[in-house]
Amino acid sequence: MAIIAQKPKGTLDLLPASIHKWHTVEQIVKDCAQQFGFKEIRTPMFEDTSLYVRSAGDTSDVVTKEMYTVSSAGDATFTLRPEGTAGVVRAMLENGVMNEGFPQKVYYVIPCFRHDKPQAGRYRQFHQFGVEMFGSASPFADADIIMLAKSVLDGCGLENIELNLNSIGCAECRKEYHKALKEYFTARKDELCQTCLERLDKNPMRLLDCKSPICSAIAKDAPVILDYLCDDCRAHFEMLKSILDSYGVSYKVNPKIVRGLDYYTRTVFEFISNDLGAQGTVCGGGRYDGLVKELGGQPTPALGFGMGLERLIMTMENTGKDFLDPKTPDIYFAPMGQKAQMRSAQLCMEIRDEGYSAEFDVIGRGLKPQMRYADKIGAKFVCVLGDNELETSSAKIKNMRTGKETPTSLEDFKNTFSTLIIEELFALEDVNGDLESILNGLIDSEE
RNA sequence: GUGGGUAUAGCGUAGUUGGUUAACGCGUCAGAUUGUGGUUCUGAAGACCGUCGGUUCGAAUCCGACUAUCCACCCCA
Repeated sequence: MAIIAQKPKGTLDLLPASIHKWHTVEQIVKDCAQQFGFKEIRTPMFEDTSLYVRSAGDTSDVVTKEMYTVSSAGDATFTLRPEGTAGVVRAMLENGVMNEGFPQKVYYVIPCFRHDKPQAGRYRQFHQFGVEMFGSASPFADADIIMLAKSVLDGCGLENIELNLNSIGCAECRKEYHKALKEYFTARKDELCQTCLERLDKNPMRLLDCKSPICSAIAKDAPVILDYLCDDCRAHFEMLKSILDSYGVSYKVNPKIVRGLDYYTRTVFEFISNDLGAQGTVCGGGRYDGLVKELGGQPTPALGFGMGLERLIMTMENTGKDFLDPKTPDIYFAPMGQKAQMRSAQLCMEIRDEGYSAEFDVIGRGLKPQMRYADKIGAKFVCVLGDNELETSSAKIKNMRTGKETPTSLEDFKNTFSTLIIEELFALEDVNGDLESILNGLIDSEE
């Protein structure tokens, strides 16, 4: 059998057997965002190409070589969104949400597209959890954003993660800094690599990021942005640090964090995992006070972050973290014969109407295979219906964990089952509780 | 865009210096005195050994190209 096509390079099929991992992180992410007062926003998966060129910056890697751009029949060219911020800002402006008072706080869980070469933790279609906050210039907003990211990472049980923090100043202090950088690097022009030479004029801060041994050796002694911050930016950064200190959050001031998107100002940060490969950045974000104006709105302070869900899940897998258990059916109906199948299907529908999850045989298998199937899918109860039951208008409801069978009449089926399932759900909690206390006891005695 | 590794049933693997029916585990399906799962036992289905071409009497095994995938650079989530 030859399949007609393969999935596009750098994409992932998320199969039923592991989809609960995604549900787990999506749940955590939404709970945390809502806990911090953020509301979901959904915007198109593609936007006018100029939006991304304008926001990310025409020298950024994203714009210069990673965009999926398609031309439509008309005259506009569209681009599959490479990141979430630009589209959100556009939507907030276009719908006048910025006029409805500040702060505005939104979050999203979205697929993004970037034409990179795939490798560990890097895909051409990947998923981002992101948040944006508009209208606050206060460092408390910066801290809140960082704390939200941290609470997601904590919620996922991740420990070996470091918060890297930096300030890249505002347009004013960056002007000074760029000048200093240009002077510094121009003095060593002959030693720089080709790409760095090109960057030198347009965006000298990118040179700090270069991994080539020679460039990075030169960059090591380059001027540091933190020494060039204007008074306001310096005060902002100091305040942010003391807020984080007061929360008891540890962080590392890392002058090398500069971010690849041009719109960032002042605060930039990354959460870097040590349990991933080379793509260790699980979350990256910062402040972008100039972007709203750049996209045609009133000057508005803003900030946010993006978090890579693939990387998040991968880190959890690598460190053996728990995911939510997949849901199992409350009851499985095992009919024997055609009459019984009709009645089983009816019962099954009635049980579903009560709000329980229920299945019945749709293959026409014998009883034994059905029991095996019921066990495999983790059904909590099984009801076998055959000629005997139909004649006497009765049924037995079997608890698959204890093996106990409870007789009932078909008329009373719903009531009997409701009682049984509620008892069972309590019992399951007790069992889990017991297991936990047993495990704790074991751990204690070992210590 | 630049490097390096890998490619054998749904999944994970074995396959000896090229030699004839390509092996094993998991999974799937079916049975073990005929209306009851989890353990065990038995059996079955399932692979043109990534694709194309070359060397050879003979290729899963050697060579080449292509494709996919993984890892690293780069960049970022």
